Amino acid sequence: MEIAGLPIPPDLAASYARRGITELYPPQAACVEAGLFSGKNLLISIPTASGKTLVAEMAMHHQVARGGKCLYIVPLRALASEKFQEFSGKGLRIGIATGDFDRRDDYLGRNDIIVATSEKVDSLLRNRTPWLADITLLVVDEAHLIDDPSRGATLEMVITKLRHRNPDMQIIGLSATIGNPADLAGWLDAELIESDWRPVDLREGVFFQDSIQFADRVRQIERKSKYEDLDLVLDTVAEGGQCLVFVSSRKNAEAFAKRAASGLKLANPVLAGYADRIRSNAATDMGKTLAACVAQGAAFHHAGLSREERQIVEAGFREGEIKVIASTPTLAAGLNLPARRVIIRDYLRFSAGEGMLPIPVREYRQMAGRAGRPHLDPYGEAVLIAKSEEMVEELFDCYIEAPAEDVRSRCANEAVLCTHILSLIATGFARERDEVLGFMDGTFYAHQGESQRALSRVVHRVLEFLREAEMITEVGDWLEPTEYGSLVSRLYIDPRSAEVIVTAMADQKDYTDIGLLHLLCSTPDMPTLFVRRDDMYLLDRFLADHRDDLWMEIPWDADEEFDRSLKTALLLADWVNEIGEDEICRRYNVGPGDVYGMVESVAWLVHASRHLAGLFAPHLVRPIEEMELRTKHGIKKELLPLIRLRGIGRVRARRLFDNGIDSIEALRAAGQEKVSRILGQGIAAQVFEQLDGVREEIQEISEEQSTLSRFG
DNA sequence: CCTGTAATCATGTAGACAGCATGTC
DNA sequence: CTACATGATTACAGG
Repeated sequence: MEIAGLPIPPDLAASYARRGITELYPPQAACVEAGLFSGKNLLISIPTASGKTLVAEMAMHHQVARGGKCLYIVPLRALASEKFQEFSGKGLRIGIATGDFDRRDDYLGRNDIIVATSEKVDSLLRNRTPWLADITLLVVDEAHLIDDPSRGATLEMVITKLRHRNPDMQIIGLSATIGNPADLAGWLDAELIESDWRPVDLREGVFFQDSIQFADRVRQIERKSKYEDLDLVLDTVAEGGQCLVFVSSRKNAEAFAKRAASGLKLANPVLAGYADRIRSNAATDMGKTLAACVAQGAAFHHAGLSREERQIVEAGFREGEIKVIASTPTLAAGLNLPARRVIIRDYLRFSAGEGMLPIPVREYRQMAGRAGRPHLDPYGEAVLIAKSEEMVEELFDCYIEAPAEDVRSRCANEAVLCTHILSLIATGFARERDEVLGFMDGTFYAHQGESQRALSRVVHRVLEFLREAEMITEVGDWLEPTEYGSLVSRLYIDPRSAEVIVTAMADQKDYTDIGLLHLLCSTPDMPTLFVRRDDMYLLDRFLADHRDDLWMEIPWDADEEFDRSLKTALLLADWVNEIGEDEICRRYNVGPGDVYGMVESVAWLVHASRHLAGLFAPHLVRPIEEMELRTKHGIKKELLPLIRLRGIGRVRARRLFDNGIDSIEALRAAGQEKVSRILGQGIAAQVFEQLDGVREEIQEISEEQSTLSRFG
């Protein structure tokens, strides 16, 4: 099917033509035939990288041309910015809405297409964002994630809410191949487009001893080392391709990258440049290891990497300089980073309480789908590694030829339902018990015909919890949010977290940093660190000296959960006491990316607890407010006055303080010349420019006060 | 007595969304 | 309940 004949704006068609796209792939053509441009709902269940985004993009441009507005929901922030860039520069106004990166909400509504994470959309719904009512086309990327145990319910509720509000809205679901696509399509009243067509030939096989067995052929691999995974990589590189190796743990990723580095032994100025950039920014052991690997053309990738390190690794691979990345599942679900050969080395993964479990077929497909770069590779290869003769067949049966798992609703989970039912009541979606149940009737859960009784039991239990927590009141059948309840809903924290925080604050007399941090680390919203055996010394030593500083009682049989929250709190306490990042990484055995993630999470919870304190413990608002700034910047209390200035962060503020400048007044007294010596001329000029502004501000305030006092 | 190395044992294990209001080195 | 690589500890031979 020719693009030229489609009802899309000429600008868009032209931008496709420039990229050499003039004709649709067969599954894309099927979407058009199924009613893409006549407002039909579609569920497109086709493999990764076979042009789903293009279908959605054409539909969005078509909608906007007719005065519509589109919302594109993605599961990850990284994906949001990837899509944002992809959609930009093609004639429409594109907005992006995620927690960390945000065009202001009121401006957001002026865009034609808004890209957002599901949680952000949920939050926008909770805050009654008006423009959501104008959405005429909803695109749900990775719609199969409705099955995700922790975040699936949010996606399901967001879709249900949006449909409830905009019944005429067109919906396009983009999904990986799943076992029961008709089920999902039925719920969405959508036409199902199913296909396993791919733009690049994908060969899936199993490696054993010295050859890869494919369904229809065998490929010999030269054995150069005693490591089969390494030989598979060297084979691809020798052929001019790149490799992605999926492993089960961070340690495995790092170990394999080291092995690959010494096997490849590449060296060139570009790689040396990457390595230098990584080295100069990272004092951690992990960073040094990464730099050493990258210098030789190999890298590892996991959530412990800092943003910068990640970015360098991804870019280096895209440029073709880095030949192999050993990765944990970070890369499987995240960015689009294809390689000629994908090696799924570990198909067992540890899962808490259950030991080693085989990864789901869907995840295998997700990883295998990364094989083969369109237009660049002649074909893609996905390779599993068998450890014995029998495993070869088993891997074929369990992965390559296995049907993908069914998608199931995750709505019946009491814990996740708590937050969503509260938000239904807080935003007026439901005002009575029956309305809550009626709303739930529109969910995928109900569509799947799961037991209604089970659902209604859970709903009643949840309402009971919310009522006892005084987040809602119930008069007759009438449900009403309390001020507390509606605050919790808007803050977007788990009601159970709010309860933990409020209970502890209510009978609290003295504020301590560690008390607050530990409290927040004990909430279900906070990810906590794994406690190793030799961490116990650290924890015990802390408890010996500071047990009275904790807000929460120490259980007499301190369990693992307690240890985890305490260890995490200690890390964060170090962060706000300006312990260096590398020292923190060493002390707690984490990477810079982990520190960043935990700081981000706790900063959000500190913010929420400040609002909760406003309601229940006013005397704590002030100290919590300080802690909010301190967590955000990673500074001691003494730097608070300086941090307010633009251009001054934790490092520069510390440098000023150590030179005897501890406040705005001191800064002014020191004079621009002295500050120039400390910070350099440019920054100093910028700072002093602001000081003039501050002076005016202060004058204004004092004038205002004098006017007031005249009346008082 | 010290050192290097092989055998043995204990240990630890993936990822990442949200508020708010603008700017780090 | 499941696996397995890593790092620590111990055992032991050789210098």
